[in-house]
Amino acid sequence: MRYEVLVVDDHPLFRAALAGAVAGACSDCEFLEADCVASLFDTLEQHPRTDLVLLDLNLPGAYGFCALAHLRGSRPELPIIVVSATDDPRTIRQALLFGAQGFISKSAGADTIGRDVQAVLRGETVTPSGCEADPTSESDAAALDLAQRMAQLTAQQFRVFGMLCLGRLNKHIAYELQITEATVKAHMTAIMRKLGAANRTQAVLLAGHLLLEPQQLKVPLEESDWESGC
Amino acid sequence: MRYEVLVVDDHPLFRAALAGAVAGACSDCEFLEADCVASLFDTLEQHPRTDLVLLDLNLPGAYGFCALAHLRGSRPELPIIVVSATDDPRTIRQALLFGAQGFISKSAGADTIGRDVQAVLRGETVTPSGCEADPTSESDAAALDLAQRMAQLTAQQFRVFGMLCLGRLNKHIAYELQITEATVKAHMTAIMRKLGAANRTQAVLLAGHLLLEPQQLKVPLEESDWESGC
DNA sequence: GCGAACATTCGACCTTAGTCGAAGACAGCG
DNA sequence: CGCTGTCTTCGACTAAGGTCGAATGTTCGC
Repeated sequence: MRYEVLVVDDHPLFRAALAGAVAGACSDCEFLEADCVASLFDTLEQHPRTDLVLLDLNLPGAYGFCALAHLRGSRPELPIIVVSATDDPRTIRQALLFGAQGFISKSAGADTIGRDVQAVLRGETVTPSGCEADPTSESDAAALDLAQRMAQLTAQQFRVFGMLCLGRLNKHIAYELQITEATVKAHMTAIMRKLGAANRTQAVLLAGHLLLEPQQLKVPLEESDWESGC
Repeated sequence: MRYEVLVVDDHPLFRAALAGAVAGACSDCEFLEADCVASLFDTLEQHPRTDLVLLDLNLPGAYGFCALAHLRGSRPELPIIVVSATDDPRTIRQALLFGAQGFISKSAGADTIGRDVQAVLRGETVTPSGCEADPTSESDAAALDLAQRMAQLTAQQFRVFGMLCLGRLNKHIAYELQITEATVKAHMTAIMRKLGAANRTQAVLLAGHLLLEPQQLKVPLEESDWESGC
């Protein structure tokens, strides 16, 4: 059985090292590479039969967790292993909560990586001990809810969203995507509806809160608390 | 010598515990309390001779580091000790980089807290080992630059900024501050100038990046890289 | 007291953002 | 084939955002 593995990281050297570690444990692997969120989805479109994605969380072009959530939404059956330099329990738990089948720390050795990749390719889910998600906890539930909202975005909407998270104007986004500003605005409206934000600023805040302490996840989505003060 | 110590935390119980720990080591302390960023600055205005601030980083009303930076800017001579539940080296280093004279983990014991507070009241700066800031490193320099920009904001501008970081409309901000929308817009222009942002979305992104991995601190402030892609 | 610098306030004016309705493209399904 | 639903696209219209210039008040030092 021949596997197609997509390695996503912005450092070419680390991509090679990662592929090498996987090749050592699984001789029958073909490797694809991507260095940003855009090329990740491009490559997946050209190679629809990819068996596994190794996804770095700190990618240029979009917040890592947003990419993970959207990838999970557009390809529910495709296994994802998150690779990250930050490997605290909260990050790991959140990655698994967002639908990753495994988590590899960037400081892990080749043997660990190979073993985990093999396990995920067999259909298992690798959960580091002490990092089980707890959907009954309030913060985990909020994160999960946000992930599901993010997963609802269509491909084009996600591209727009990525540029929104860079602080771009609608005009710039339209220019880069080769469409009219009116179209960008339409996408923006759809994005804000799906994420539950009242304007683009709140949408950006929601994305930012994916990476922060769970307690800061509370964002006033309804126009209820004008008087909230502090 | 009688000291006035302002304890800022949103949990009343923890405020009391903190004050108790300090009182154990320093018998001649008077305590003031604040539960949010707004009351922090209100209290300071009413008690200009405060000798020390114990500041929690996870405050409602504004991102913790923003409050720290602004407090440092408006009261350069006032010692600040940051109190935080997250006590990884990066957070500690950043707090000291932003001008805090000390850092206390929320899991620290009363004796440690008392000792550090006494030291800071004597005029010393308490730096946990392994957390020295390195202004020559690129990420530290970027954080420091951002802190200095934040410190330039006036009191009113900082209030506006705080509500901006909650995703509020100019109209809402005007209502809460009892001023015209035109005035809010003027403040907003000044804020964006000082922070180096082209619009409110980028301003929010800058604030968010204060709390993230340093590598994500790079935000395209100039309108140079339209073609950047990924 | 006087002038300089600055914070705060605001109105007029233009730009950007966001909504609504609608049209074409494309898939799956009976 | 024809129907339905969704994605993508767009123009016209309204709302919000942002700039400029200016007036007022305050705090300095001279």
